[in-house]
Amino acid sequence: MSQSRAADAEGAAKDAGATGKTGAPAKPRRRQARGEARIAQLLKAAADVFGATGYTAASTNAIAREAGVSPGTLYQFFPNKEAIAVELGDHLLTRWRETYGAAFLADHLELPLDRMLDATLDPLIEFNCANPAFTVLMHGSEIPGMVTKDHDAVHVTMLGRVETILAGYLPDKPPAEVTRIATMIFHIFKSGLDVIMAHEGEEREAYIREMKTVLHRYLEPMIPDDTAAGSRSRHTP
Amino acid sequence: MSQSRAADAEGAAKDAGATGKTGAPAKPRRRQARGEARIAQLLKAAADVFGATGYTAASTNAIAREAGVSPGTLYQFFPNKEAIAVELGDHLLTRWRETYGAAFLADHLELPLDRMLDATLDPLIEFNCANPAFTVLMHGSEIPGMVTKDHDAVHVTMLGRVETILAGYLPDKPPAEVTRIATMIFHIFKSGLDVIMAHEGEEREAYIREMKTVLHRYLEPMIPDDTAAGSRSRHTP
Amino acid sequence: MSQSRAADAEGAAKDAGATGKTGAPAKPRRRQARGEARIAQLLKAAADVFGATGYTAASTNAIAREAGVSPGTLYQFFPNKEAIAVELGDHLLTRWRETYGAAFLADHLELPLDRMLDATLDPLIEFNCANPAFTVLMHGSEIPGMVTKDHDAVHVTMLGRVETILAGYLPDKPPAEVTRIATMIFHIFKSGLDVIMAHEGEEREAYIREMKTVLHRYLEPMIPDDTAAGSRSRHTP
Amino acid sequence: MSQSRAADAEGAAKDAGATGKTGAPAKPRRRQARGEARIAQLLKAAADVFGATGYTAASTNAIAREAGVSPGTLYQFFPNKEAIAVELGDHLLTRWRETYGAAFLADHLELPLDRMLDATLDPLIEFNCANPAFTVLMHGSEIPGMVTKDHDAVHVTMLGRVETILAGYLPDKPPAEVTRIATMIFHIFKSGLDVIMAHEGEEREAYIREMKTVLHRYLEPMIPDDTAAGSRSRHTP
DNA sequence: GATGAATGAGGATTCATTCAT
DNA sequence: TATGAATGAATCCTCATTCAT
Repeated sequence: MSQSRAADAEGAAKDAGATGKTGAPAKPRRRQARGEARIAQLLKAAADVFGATGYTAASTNAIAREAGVSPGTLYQFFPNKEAIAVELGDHLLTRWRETYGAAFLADHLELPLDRMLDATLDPLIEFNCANPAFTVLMHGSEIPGMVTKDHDAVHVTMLGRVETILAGYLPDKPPAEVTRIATMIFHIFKSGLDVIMAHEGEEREAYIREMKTVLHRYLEPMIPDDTAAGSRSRHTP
Repeated sequence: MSQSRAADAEGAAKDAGATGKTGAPAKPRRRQARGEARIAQLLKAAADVFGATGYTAASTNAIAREAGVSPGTLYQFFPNKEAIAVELGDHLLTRWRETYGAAFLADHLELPLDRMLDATLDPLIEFNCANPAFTVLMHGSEIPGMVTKDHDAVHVTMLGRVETILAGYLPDKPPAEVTRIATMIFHIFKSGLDVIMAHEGEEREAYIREMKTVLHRYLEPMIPDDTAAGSRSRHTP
Repeated sequence: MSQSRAADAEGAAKDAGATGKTGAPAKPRRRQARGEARIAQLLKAAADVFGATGYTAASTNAIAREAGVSPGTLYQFFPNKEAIAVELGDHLLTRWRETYGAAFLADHLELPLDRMLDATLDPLIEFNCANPAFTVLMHGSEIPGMVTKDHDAVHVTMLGRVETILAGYLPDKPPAEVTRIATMIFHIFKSGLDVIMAHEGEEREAYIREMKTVLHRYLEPMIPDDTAAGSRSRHTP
Repeated sequence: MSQSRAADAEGAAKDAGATGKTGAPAKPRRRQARGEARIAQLLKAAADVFGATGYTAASTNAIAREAGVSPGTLYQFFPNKEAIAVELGDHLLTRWRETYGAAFLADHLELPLDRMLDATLDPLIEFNCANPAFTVLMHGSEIPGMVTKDHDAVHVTMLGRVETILAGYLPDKPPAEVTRIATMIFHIFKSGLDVIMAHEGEEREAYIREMKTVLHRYLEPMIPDDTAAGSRSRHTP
């Protein structure tokens, strides 16, 4: 944040210029084919480096090196380090939607809670294990009291997703409370994910079950009886 | 702890020895007094800087500056940056025990679950709000998949505490499972704490209640009926 | 050598490959040109600083300053201080071989001892006077009892050279003894060089003669009579 | 040299003041008994540290720590780091004279060359092995072209000693030449000593013999026949 | 677009030396 | 005297970012 100065403005200006004709909003800069490839290459490298070392410890030079390009090239596509994280977040989010998300929202609302948790969490866990950078980006900058940062599209989006799903299950809760519950769930999920990813094999599975139990027991008493009657079966013997 | 201030410890021991025989009070360790004050001052500064920026982004120079001393002075008392974190962890842990911990463990085992959660969490939350550095130190080095680091006396200690308390409530669970549950609880607490500290006033209170609800609902079904009969009353209406 | 400029080497290889097919001359590696020049510049600066102050007292910042570049630039080409010494050693060794070394070994074996000493030592002394850093690098890290260090390619190479030549003159000595004699000679040479370089003009010449006398008298009695019959003429009247 | 500033002047002034009454030259400051003990303690520590790490790498704090005193105490007796080396040099030189030197000069002049070398070198080598700091101090500051430094009382004294002995063996050489030969011998001895101290057991003995051979062969042809008739016997078979 | 050289402030740490007690 | 706290410049090295080609 403090470290990106004028370049940001420039980058923004460039975008504005490129998209100015259509009047469409800024995000997807028009880039030539070669540019797209480079960007993919760089985002892949960034994912590896962020995933391996975290955001702060990742150096832009390391990302460029991992991508096999020069630092200058990296900065031709990203105005600064944070922009890489932002774009990587977008990219992973898109990949996530493409991979599992098509029927994500719609279907789950009809499931009983325990099935919904399985249906929601399993692919998400899988995705995070396959893309540790996603986990990294879901966590804000980790400084307590400063939970959200600029590159938290991932954070914001995922939280919104949780909230949306949740709203379907808790139709009679006031929105503020739904938000609060969603926030809790999302944080429980994130930290649970850390534990899960820190283990392997059967231990990992056990922690996955444990996290589902936590969430199930937390949510179940809030859900009106008619909404998914069978949900109580598994986790509350 | 073991690596920091070995010289000081020696010096202290010598002083103690010298004054022990005569029973004379503080005088001859007056030398130490300034040092002791500096250490307190440095730890205070470190707490501020760690709390404000996190461990990694905190620079030793910034800590020294915050303490109003030169970098060299800092290194007269701490061999390196991590030692500062370790010592600060020890210090906060001690302060924590002194402030709330005297009757911490013993009393709580007899409480019903909801009272125990109040008795346990409220002071801990209060302490963390007053000492954000404690929160920072409770979190490991934040890189997912590398949950524990060296300066995690705080992490280790707190986790152990949770486990101990938990064992009292879950006498019939196998140890491995107790560990797993304790791990989950501790992580839920940490991430809940982040949310709590990111809010203020009534919102903060609401999140505190929410976190307690999560934990209560998670734990309650595991506790044998005879242990804390009334515990079900509050959070599961 | 192995640790420095790996990236550069890669880059060079890529360039070479790119231009190799077409047979086109230098153009596409123009990028490298600046870098190559900087490296030469930095090595020159390092030679000056090492030569003036010795390895330990030489600071990387001083070398960068002497080269007229920023510290960062230096570290773009060398991973650390020692690598500078290693590379400088390689460089000087190469220069030495290119300048005097072509016929170095082959020819000398046929010379009588005194001529061989002249032929061997004179250019070496000259080279050292012109490149004091070479002298610095020939000396290990100077702490007695720890004669060899890592950047001692120069040390090792020169000692090997002495040993090889010597073996030709002492065909009937066991290898271990040849090694020992070579070690003695090399150390005598190094310390003689210090004396020589500490003097100038006629005094310097006198010390050069003196060192040759020492070595001649030391070696001559060991050489079989048939090997260099006339060798006794000069220094042992 | 460059690092000691005003303190030197102060120290000098203090000395002058202390000895001003008697008008005697400066060196031996009047020190109380306790002071003498401290100085001995500090010099012992300095010898250990210099011997272990060399002059440059030795830190005054390390010396103080090794002596079990505070840095401030060290600076109460020595104005700066170099003064420690100077005083340690004096001290070792004195110890050397006391141990082996009583009859050092006088007796040796009558010996044949090879016996003289044994008589001279053996104790010196022994002393150096027992006091590596002596070796360290005998070497100047190691930067070629700057052979002598300030703390080289040891260097100067030992060189003078060599020269004196040598003069007895080479009565018909002009003084300048004797000086030159002495310089060569001393440097050969110093570098030979490094090799010797870098080895152990039989290898060390072999190097000792080798060094004596070098010196013997160097000197023997210069000595008038009547001076030490039997000297040729051993090393020139 | 791509390159890689260049920057320079900043990071952790050390050390000779001084000063208040 | 002795202490040990205090200093601050200097050390090696890193990194986000810029610039000339």
